[in-house]
Amino acid sequence: MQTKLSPQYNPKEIDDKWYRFWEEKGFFHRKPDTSQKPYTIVIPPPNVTGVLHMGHALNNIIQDILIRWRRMQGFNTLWMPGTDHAGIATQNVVERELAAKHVKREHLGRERFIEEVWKWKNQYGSTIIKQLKKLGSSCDWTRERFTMDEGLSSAVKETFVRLFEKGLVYKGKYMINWCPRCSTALADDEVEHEEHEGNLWYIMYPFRDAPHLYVIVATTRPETMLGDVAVAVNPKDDRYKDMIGEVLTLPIVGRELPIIADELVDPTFGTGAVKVTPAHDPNDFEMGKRHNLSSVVVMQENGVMNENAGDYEGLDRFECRNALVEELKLKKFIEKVTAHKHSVGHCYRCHTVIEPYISDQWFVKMRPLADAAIQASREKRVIFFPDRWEKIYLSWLENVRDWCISRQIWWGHRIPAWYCQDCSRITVSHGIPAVCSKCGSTELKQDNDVLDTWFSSALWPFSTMGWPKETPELKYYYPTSTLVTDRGIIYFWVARMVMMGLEIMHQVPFSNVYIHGTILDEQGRKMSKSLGNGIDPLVMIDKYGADAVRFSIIILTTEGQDIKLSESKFEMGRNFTNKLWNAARFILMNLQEEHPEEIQHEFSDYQFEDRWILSRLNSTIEACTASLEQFKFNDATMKIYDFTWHSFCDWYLEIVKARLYQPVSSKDKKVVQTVLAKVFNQILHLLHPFIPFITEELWQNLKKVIYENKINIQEDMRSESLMCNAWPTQDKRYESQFSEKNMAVLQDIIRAIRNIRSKMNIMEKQKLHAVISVSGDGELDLEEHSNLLKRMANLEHIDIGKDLPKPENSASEVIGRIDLSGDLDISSGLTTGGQIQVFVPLTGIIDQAAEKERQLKHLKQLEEHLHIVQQKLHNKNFIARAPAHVVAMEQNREKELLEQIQKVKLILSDFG
RNA sequence: GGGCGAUUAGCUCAAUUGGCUAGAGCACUUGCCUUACAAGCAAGGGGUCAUAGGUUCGAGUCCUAUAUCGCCCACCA
Repeated sequence: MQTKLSPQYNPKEIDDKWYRFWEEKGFFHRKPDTSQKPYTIVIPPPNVTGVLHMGHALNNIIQDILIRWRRMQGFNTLWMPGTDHAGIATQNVVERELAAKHVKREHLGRERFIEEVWKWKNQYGSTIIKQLKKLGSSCDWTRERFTMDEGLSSAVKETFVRLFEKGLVYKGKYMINWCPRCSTALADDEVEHEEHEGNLWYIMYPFRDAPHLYVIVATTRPETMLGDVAVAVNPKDDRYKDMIGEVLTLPIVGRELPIIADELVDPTFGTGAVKVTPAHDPNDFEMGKRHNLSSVVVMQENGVMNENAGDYEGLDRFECRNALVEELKLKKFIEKVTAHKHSVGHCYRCHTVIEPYISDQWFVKMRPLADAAIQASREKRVIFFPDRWEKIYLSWLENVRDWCISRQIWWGHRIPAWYCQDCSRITVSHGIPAVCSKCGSTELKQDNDVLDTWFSSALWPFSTMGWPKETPELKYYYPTSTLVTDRGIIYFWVARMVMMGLEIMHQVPFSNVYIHGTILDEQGRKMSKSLGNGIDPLVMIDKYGADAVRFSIIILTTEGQDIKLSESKFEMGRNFTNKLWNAARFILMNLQEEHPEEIQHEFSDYQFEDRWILSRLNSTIEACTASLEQFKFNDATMKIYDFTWHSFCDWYLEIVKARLYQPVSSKDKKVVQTVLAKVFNQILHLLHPFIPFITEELWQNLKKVIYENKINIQEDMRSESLMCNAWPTQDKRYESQFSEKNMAVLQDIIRAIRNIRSKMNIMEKQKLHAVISVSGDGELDLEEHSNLLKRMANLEHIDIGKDLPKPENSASEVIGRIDLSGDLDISSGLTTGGQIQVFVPLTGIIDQAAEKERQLKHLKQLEEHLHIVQQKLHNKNFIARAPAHVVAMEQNREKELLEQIQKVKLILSDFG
């Protein structure tokens, strides 16, 4: 008897083979078919510059599980893959590469630089795609998209034009977040705030007409004082009330600054007087508008001080700060400096300190879009898992400000707006306009800016399906089913997709949003390049196999919680896949016959353990499916794990070995083979979404062996691949409370004997004699199971009877077999009564002291338990107010415990 | 300043929504190379569920504080 499975499980030999098979056969690809229900996921497109990290791995494992599971359930699935052009990030990468060759982007010019980026994209852009394939991701690669490809560009332009025409996109001079290094505007949420130990400088601003008197203002950014145009106080602040309208002199610069009153000023902060710099602070910008103040820009785009900074022109903003403070100190304008903790904005791409800056930018008017999204949430058209994210998402939508979408970089979707050189009218158009829409001039110049990367990402769920064209895909697969992503991009991406989906498609882009946790290192820190604490999923795949990585990650994934990961975690997955492999070897070996023949049998030919395992399988199918419905991935995984390892391998396989090795009849052997094949087949189905490679390999082997050996498991095995087969459904015929409860009793008896063996230091090999005494009115026919008991407890012979006496010199154990569930089914063969006593006569070997100790310990446990139970029962309120079944359960338990205690005491009395 | 999450065995995490003696995996102890598997088998030990109050017949689970850690948001000049 030989199987084709090698004795050692080696994922390297199977993973790539099956992935190629699936892809070549086109199993990932489906076409719209209105006779089937669609299930769609769009991938969160990783950056083209990306390299697979653990976060990607988790994200894509979850999506693959959902897609494979739904595909098996018979849905017409689409997992839409692709990558994001990641404007700033990609531009930075290519710029760095050019810098290594001493080439600057500016020297190349816009067109040639973009050519370089495309070259880079074509060369390296598929790296992460290849890595996703290594994981087993069953995306429909024939539909792979890129946010800069032609179709998506068309979607971007069309959206921009539509929003502009509706007045939802506008251009204007506002204060935005400026990254001096990237030399571009950023959206509010692209700014990362960090706590910073800074200083608060208290600077004296003298009165113009009384230079010996002054007002002190406090600032964290003294260099901006060069752009001050006023000093503001709260109108209700008694200290300053009378000074409103007076004029101060700006130290060093000499500019005259009126004292103005503004509600915004917080009298409790600093001195209660604030310098007003409309060109360099968002609050001051608003204040400037309110009070009609001019603004003085003192800095260039690159963070270097300009001509308005006087002597400081040409200095970097932070050098200027230091130098200016020195001068102020020297000239005695600094009253004091205090340490001050405050948060400072940084560019999310390059981490440079952000500068508030006034410039001409494009914005999306968010209020109407956000209101529609809020409405959709309230109507449960978008549901978050876990639901706590909905509140966070909603509060963002409620407070959202207009979205700055223009970026002063080259790599991205160029804004489809043209400026007339004659009348300066803006023409916004999908195609290149021939003439100015106002004056008819042909002198048109396109806007230099590109759109925020997230603008195109926001369209992803429909742009990837062909919009603005009315494709069959769009019609069938949109809206999508589930979005799987990280909490980090709820605002960036999820919210914007909802808004754009509603605005453009008039439908939410997805009905469920599953937010998974973040992968952290062993110490609970984020994995990052700079800390060097990352675990490379590809290295882990190489070492443990993709399935082990998937299994280990997913068994740790509890709803939305972060995952502390260390390499040792992958051992669980490896051990499990290895166990599965070995179980398969055992099964396949034992299914093979030299002269296979078909033997008819019926359910009535099934033995007790066959019915038991089928019943357990049935409940596992039910529980696992239910868990997946609720996105409880670890729950589902644990259930199959426990069933496979601890029910199927530990018990069923061990029990049936006898029937395989010394068959009582060829029919019974066939029965065992059939059940083995049937259950294992279902296990492979249940496990397939989680560990696709090994299950496919084992299933292909199983299928062949089943066919060759004429085993009829009454399941459809015709598919070419396990991934195309049907997800198991429960079968009520196999549900058997009777066998599950009785098996639990048998397991207790076996464990009791094994425990005695272990405690008495008796070798496993040594066969024993056991006396099993049943008391009470139970109807469990132990005699029927004596072979099972003998085999599993390694007994020479076994005596079973009612109320048998304890043999001399025997170790014993009392086992309760009460049904505590409260909903007793008398016909199940298990009634409320009685215990089972197990005696193992050990003349000559028994260690009396050890045995006495065992009994005393057991007695103590029972008494402690009884105490807890009686405490409840002695409480009148418990009897009166707890539900009847709970009271009944406790009463049964009390009775049971009392009887057990009595039995143990009796045994103990032998020891004197 | 506001919000959210976490706190359960030595470690990493569960606990069906308030009801069996709180469960796994790893680690630990003891015995086994038993013809699928030592990446394994068998039998064990190990928990004041962060703290303090409260609600309830009953609390790991609900409420109120407190502590520690982490994350997010904010116009902290």
